[in-house]
Amino acid sequence: MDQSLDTIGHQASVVETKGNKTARRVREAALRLFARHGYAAVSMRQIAGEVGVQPGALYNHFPTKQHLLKNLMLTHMRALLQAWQDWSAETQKSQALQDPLENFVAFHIRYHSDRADEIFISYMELRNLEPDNFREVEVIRKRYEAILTGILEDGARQGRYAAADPRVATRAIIAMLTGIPSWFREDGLLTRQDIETLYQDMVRKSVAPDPSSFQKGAG
Amino acid sequence: MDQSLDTIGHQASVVETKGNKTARRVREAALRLFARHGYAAVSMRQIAGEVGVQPGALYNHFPTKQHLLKNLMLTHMRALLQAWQDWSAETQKSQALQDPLENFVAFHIRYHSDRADEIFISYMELRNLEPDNFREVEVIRKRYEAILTGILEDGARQGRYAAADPRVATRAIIAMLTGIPSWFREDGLLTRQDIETLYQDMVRKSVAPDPSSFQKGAG
DNA sequence: CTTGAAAATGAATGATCGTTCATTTACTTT
DNA sequence: AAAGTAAATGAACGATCATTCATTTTCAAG
Repeated sequence: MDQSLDTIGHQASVVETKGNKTARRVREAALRLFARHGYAAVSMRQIAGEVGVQPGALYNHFPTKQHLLKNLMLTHMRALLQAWQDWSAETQKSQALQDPLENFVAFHIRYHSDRADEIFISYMELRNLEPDNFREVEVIRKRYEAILTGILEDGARQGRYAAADPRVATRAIIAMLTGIPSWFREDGLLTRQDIETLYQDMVRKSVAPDPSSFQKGAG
Repeated sequence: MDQSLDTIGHQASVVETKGNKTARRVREAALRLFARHGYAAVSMRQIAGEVGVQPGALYNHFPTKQHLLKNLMLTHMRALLQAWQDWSAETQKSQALQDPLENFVAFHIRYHSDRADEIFISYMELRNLEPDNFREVEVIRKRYEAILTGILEDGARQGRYAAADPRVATRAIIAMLTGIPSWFREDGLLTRQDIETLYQDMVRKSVAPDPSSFQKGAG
């Protein structure tokens, strides 16, 4: 079932064959162009032009333009989930020490800091996915959001956080974080570390127990 | 200079002429279609079909598709700024009593609550604006953001808030709020009032003075 | 009712779209 | 080196795109 994500290349090899190299370059060009101009505004001819091949050559690697978009989005979302698994496993030892929410924010920001195009596409081009593909991506996206919701719910039980509605808070936080790459510039005044600290503070405080409502209890 | 925003109709009348009516219906159809499928994915034929006229008829009201997009975005952004002026004037009497930040959040959410398509387009279709049009819209967008930044800066001076970086906080907050219409459903579990309260809480707390960092001072 | 302008039609323009395919080229395997 | 397969070419397909325009229809003002 997973092969719908794959390219058409049938060769399983460790080295990068000519075809695999082109497929990779097509993905890179499409990613950049889709992020910059939007899926519908980019033609297969533009992508081919960036790669330096004729338009027909693209179809040796991706059956349709829609497959190409789906490939980019699914690859990103799956890699994102996997990266969280790895990050979680790595930080598990010290997790008792670090705040889980700040940990999540740090992961999200760092992972996306050099993947601006990927995150941009994955949230902006959802409406250009055909229904079946949309559902497929949406499943993974919700799985990622569920991680954050779980952190908020766990924290609520422990009294660390007090998000009145963890699922709304999840959306609010992810929207905050997702917007970062749209304005962050590497050569700006703020470093990545600055951003990370600023957002950790804002996120943590946004779901902090409200000092003015102690009478409500921790729910 | 402003007339670039106008339709082509030359008739200045109080009643809605036939032409004005069509122009309005074109704007409504384009707004809905652009929001749903994206500017580049929507054809003038689709818009004409929604309105119930032939494609050529659209050009009696808007010189190009690009003008139509620019018209929708500029109209929304200008109306947004004007609505804030009005809201500010109205709430000025009680403004000393209400928290300015919560006031802004309430305004933003309420104004956009039945304008999901407008806000969606104004933030998603920026990249489909030709450079000159982009700059024109961007000016107004920054003016709106400056309102929130000003509120945060004033609040910081008074010790009410402590946004470490008001401009970053502005982007974070607007990103949070802008994301609401993408998931809010009128028939869901949460009412508009629920959303308003939830977001007021999160926003206010996100820039609240940090109890654990009193030694830093208010900056 | 007449008149003139605004609006809509219906057909056409050239351009560009995603995709196909027979053929040629490049590369891997024997 | 020969054979076989993967990849790329170059040209073409029909469809659709935004836009134009001569003509007809609709409408408001005199």
